[in-house]
Amino acid sequence: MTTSPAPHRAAAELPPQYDAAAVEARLYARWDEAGVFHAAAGRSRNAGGDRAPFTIVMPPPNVTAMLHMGHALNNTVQDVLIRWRRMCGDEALWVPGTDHAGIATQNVVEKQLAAEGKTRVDLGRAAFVERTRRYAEETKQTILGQLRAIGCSADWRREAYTFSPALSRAVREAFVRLYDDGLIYRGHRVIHWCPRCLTSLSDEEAEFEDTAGTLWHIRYPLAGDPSRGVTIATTRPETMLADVAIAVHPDDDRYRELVGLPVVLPIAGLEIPIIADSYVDAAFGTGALKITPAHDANDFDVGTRHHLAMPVVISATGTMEEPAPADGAPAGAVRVPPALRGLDRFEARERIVAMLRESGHLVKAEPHQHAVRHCYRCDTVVEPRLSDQWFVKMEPLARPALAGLRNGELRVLPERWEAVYVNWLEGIRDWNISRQLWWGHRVPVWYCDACGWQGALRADPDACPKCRGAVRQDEDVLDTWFSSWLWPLSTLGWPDETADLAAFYPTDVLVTAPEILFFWVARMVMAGYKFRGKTAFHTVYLHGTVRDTRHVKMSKSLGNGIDPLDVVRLYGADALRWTAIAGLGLGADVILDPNDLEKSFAPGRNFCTKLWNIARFLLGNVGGDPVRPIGEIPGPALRLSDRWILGRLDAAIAECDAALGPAHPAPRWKPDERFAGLRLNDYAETARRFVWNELADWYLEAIKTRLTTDGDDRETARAVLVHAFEQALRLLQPIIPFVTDAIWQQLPGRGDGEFLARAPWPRRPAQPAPATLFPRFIEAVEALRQVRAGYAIPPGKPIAATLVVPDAATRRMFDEEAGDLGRLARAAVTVSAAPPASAPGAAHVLLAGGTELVVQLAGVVDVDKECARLRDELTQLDQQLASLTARLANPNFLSKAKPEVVAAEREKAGEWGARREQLARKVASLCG
RNA sequence: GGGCGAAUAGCUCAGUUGGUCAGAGCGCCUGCCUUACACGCAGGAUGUCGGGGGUUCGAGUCCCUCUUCGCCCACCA
Repeated sequence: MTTSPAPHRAAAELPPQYDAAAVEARLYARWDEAGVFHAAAGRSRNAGGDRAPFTIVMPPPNVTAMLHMGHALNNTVQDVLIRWRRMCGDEALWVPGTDHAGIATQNVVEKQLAAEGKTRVDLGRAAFVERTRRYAEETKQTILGQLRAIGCSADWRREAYTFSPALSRAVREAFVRLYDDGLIYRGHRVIHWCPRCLTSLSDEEAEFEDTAGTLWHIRYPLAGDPSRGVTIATTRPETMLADVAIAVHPDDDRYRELVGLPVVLPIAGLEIPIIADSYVDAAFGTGALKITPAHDANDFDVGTRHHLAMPVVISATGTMEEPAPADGAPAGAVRVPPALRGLDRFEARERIVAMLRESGHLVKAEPHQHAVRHCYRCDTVVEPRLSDQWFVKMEPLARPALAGLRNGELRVLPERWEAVYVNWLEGIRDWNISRQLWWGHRVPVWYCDACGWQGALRADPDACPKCRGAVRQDEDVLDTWFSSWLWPLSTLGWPDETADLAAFYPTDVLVTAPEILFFWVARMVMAGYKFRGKTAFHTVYLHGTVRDTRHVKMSKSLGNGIDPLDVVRLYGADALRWTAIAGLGLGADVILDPNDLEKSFAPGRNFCTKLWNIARFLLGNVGGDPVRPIGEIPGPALRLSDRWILGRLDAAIAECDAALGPAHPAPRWKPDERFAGLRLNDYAETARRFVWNELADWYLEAIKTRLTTDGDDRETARAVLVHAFEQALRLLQPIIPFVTDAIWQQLPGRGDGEFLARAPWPRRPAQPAPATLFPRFIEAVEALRQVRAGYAIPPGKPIAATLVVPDAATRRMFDEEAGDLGRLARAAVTVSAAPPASAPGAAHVLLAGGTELVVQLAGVVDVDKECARLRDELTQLDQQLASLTARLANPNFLSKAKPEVVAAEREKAGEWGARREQLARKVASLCG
């Protein structure tokens, strides 16, 4: 037997600190080259293979956007899930891609042009689109590079783009089918118009913003009797020039007699009627409402009901204009005085208010809080405006999407969002899908001016299918979400019956932020049912938003953002990922401090370093020789700590599995599984606790001696250590893939070309590990350390202790482990069945099961103080025991509490009672 | 106007069905460069679980109410 360490094969030299920068990019390239991220349709069970498919389609970042923390969070979550399922043996496919982001991208390019003193019109449509295409191509590459930098294990061979030829085909197919089904129609109605972007917006794209405005009360005198009149209230007086009526509630007695009479529209001098409509809320303002059908969606409905004219007085660019005469004004009548024409709407508002004040029509102006819609891309106040747009009829599409949620084909986590989803779908309104932009999928509708033919076509026609005359295509493009909503289908090859579509659709989990639940998530579900008859995914996982310490959403424009690449550079991608996952309660926001990256990201970096150092220890002490597989170690060879750590590993695997939860519904979510799983923070914390607080803090310390002494016992310790650490690396790989794989490849027995990224996920042993007495060992060590710290014994000074253990089995354990116990506690420990002779200068600590620790500290421990401490402890115990006894005497508790709770409390009472007796005896004997 | 969420140690947050749930990380205090790790080790302090009321034998955990923040939805001009 030798006593020196025996590294039979030289272990690799590793620096004391993990250098993420030196590892990550190279390792990523090796994964990529080895095809680790690639999924094969043929291996999917749906296509003749033997693996369950697991598919995630990446929410495509906009090509305008550099990666921010929100993307980092979103993609890390997806990557964790994909890597987890890949290890679990699923054919895991993560489809990456980008979104052409119609309006957002066009805005950016227009800004670039503006800086050059040009507009898109100067370039012309074709040149503008080409320029935008080039811009998108560049930024796309940047974004994809950033995703790689944070370790995303997406299948790059399947990279998709919403504006690619393939996906454009899907867009056109979807449009034509809906059109042919009568679900797409051309509507003449009031829509949200952005006067800056010069396009219409969907309801979802016109965001409310609470604004402090003014409510102007304006009196419209009766025609023929200026002494009488009706006063209305409005927040947008500039629209009054397009008024065609005053409406009052039919039951409003104040105005009953006036209904049908004409009033004079101030400034314009036109006569308009007073009408009755139950839409009017008699309680608001004056109870009289001006009706402006062309500039207010509700007024439009009123106008339609009453067959009123609908003059438009605000132009596309937001300036005042005289409506076309055909819009219903009497011949010669003028709505917009020449002085106001061409004025910006807000300037016109001030001017009109001044005019009204001067002419005495302004009754009063009061401050008014109201919600004003703004363009979600440029924040300009949206102008409701009458125009012709394409709409999708949504109600028929919403029905199956609602049913799917209700019958468990689809679930939304966190649970509370399901109600939001349902609520929106139940009240769904038609979707305006046309945009007056140039960057996007052009509406595939053609018109023949010769014969009046109109139709939606899959392929561009040469001529009118009816009369062979010339055709022209609709000028509008489609809402960018019209391509996004097909994403789970189109990225897999739809409308073609591709192998991918068969193998990987429906997809599994959709990971995104709640902000786009309506924009995107619900619409994908609808498209899935409509075009494929199946939900697009079975699980929607909604994570929170990244905010700063004041809970303000991080954004580049606010300057409170964190660049993920800065974090990768300073702390490593693993540290970034660790913070994103470990700090993420289900659905909770992630709060980070942009001014203190250290606080946010050091924990992950430190953890990586910890793993790194465990590996250094392991390689230095275990050596590079192959170790025995854990299954070949005979049971009796396992020492106490071996059995303990294997049990803890078993528990950790079980906890991680439970936290991650069921991955596949079968085939619908059962009630008890529906909201289970995807607790990524629980999973991360469990794995961290195992590797740091159990493996490193205890097991690794416990076996140090064994590793330096050649023989069977060393082999056992080597095998168990390598096994436990290797399994821990597997548990952690999905979260921190770089450091774990880098270490894993150094472990004994690894061959070239092996990757942790495709190692199998840990499985619990068939036989659960039996409980061990190791916790008692830990307790004793901690008690000794506490005595040392409590009496301020210098670390170098030896202390002696006697462990009094009445229980024979426990005593045998301590006898066997006495050496390690003394080493870890830095004390000379004697194990004995009976208490030592009275020791006046000793510290006494009572441990579980009647075990007592007596530490000889003559000259250090004052008997009076020690007695006082013991008496305090006794008093405290008495109090606790009293309340416990009272509870156990309470008939209500005994009859109502669950039996197992009662049993546990009884057991506890027994333990405490015994302990109390022991403590009392100790006080009596020691303190007299 | 309606709905939802949050309020737990100085900071960021865990706490699933009410009964070892008062916790983690960071920070702080004390002592340590103990031959894997000072990005570390050992020990320690800190909370009337936002206020008030209620249900219960028993409540961060359920109900009501108030306060403060945040989010979503909405056709009250």
